[in-house]
Amino acid sequence: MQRTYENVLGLLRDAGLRPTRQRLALGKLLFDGDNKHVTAEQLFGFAKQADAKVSLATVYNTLHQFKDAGLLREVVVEPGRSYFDTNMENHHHFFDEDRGELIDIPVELVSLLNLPEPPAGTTIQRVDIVVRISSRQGQ
Amino acid sequence: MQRTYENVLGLLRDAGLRPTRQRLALGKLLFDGDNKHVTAEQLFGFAKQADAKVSLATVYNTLHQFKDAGLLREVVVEPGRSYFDTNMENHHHFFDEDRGELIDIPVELVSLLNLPEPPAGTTIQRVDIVVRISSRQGQ
DNA sequence: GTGATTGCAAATCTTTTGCACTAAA
DNA sequence: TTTAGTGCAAAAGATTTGCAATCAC
Repeated sequence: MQRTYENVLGLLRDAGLRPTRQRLALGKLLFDGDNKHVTAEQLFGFAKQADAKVSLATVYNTLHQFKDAGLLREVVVEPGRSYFDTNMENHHHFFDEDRGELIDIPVELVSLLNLPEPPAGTTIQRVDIVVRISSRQGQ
Repeated sequence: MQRTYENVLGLLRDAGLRPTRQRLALGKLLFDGDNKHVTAEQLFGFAKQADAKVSLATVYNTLHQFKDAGLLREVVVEPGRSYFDTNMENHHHFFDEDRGELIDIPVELVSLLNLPEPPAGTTIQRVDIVVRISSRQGQ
């Protein structure tokens, strides 16, 4: 089920991305076998902790290259910040509004029926379900 | 069903917002009886067309005051831009990725079953379903 | 070598804020 | 009057871009 290349090198090669030092470092942080949701700023922080020398601009560029190559998916739940999700399977999310944290919901745990037809001339690209949760009471 | 105050003045008064010239102008543009989805920049443009003298900062501030007062709801579907929705009923959205346009989906047209339990200590605030559509082929 | 990639700083875009001015009650 | 609201310009925060230096092949 889960994407587990034994090495990031092969993953980058398969994606047609030149395996540079920076891409390898970021790829190792992202594709370690556990699904992750990171912002650019967070990944930049992780890279620093791991002593990987990568500029913030390169983190942004790399995230988008990974996304375009089909290795990541972008999730927009908050104004002014993007999350990148390493889980490429069809799934949905809880979004914890207090912590700013995403939690995967496997697609099998949700039954979505009876979507209306999309407008003529358009096709459905994706269905995103975001269940907003909070420690606050009520809705 | 639809919120139709005969005048925006009463709507603002009921919301506890002082009916200033700017709020009245923006309120008339927003609450004319048709549901709308606008960005701050768009509303600023409409105000200009209507010869309403309002600054962009005031448009932003007013949108958030209307939101806090329960007159609007914020929808985040694109990185770096917020839409404000005058439809306060429970509903979902198509998002046309080519046009950057939202289309309401009445909640009755969707059956969502079997959501998983939210994590302990949290409650569900809202469930947002965004059906991303495009004139491009496939998904 | 040669073209792709990176880093930095500057630019961009959306949104927020500080503060003197104006207007509603 | 008194206090809330506004406008402007500046600041902030996330993201993108131009370009010379560097790296992968």
